[in-house]
Amino acid sequence: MPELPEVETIARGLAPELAGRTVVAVELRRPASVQGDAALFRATLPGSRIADVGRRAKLLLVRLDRPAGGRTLAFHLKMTGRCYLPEPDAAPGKHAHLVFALDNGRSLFFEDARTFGYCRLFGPGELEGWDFYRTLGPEPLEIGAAAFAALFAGRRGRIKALLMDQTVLAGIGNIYADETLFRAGIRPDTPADRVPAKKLKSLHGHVQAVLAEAIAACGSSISDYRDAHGNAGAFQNTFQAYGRAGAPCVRCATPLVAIKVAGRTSTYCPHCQR
DNA sequence: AGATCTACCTGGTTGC
DNA sequence: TGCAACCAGGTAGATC
Repeated sequence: MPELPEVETIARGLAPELAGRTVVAVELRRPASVQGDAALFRATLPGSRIADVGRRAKLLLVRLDRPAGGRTLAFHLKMTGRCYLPEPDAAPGKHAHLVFALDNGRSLFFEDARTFGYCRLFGPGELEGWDFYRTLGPEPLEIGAAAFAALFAGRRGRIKALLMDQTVLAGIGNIYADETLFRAGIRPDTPADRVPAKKLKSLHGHVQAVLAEAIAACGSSISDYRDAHGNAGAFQNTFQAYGRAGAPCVRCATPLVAIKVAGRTSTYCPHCQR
């Protein structure tokens, strides 16, 4: 499930390979994976030169500087999306919905088994006006402790729901919500305004630490996630909470418990997280 | 407005 | 063995 660290890993892997390259052809093997005007997509992309590759929240952003400056190709990978450079001459598989041919003979594949993900082309200035993009919360790696705590002030929603709310804080999903709440010792169903200031400060530190560690480990691969070259990440090997229901807490050996918060399975230690 | 719930989608797993 | 039921989860949209 590509969350912030996975998308960041993909962007960092793609950037040196794609920057300066020109798209020579685009194949829409599943047109529904393109949001917006598919005809414009087909007409505009061939001949477009890629300026750089970046990330905002869980969006992978491929910025184009030609034909017209400021166009951006945005990918949302949702659950099972992959965006990578296959080995030369690799045939696109069943779930390769979009294929971008490049001027060096290589290709960029967009694959997505469960088809939740999408790719969308924005004209100059349009990305910033897109409702989803415009309402994104701050980047967790760029926010200070005081501003982080202020995000939750006076909010009665459960802390985990807010942590995963992209308009509150951008980039965190189920995996990193469970991991950071475990490290901070906060039960996922605690109303946000009842989390003590000290624990919010701790949560801020753990959010930044966990995300940085996960990026250093090239992300977490549960089943589908792959990086820019099709390789798995390694952070799943260090999970302390996510997916460990029934297993002993790494701190106190109490069996971890799974509950539903905001419709998501949430695993926590009933002894360490209060 | 804020909080909460459900639909969307399909491959993999579980259970009868 | 075969197949139905269930689960994964980010977001849009509806409801309270």
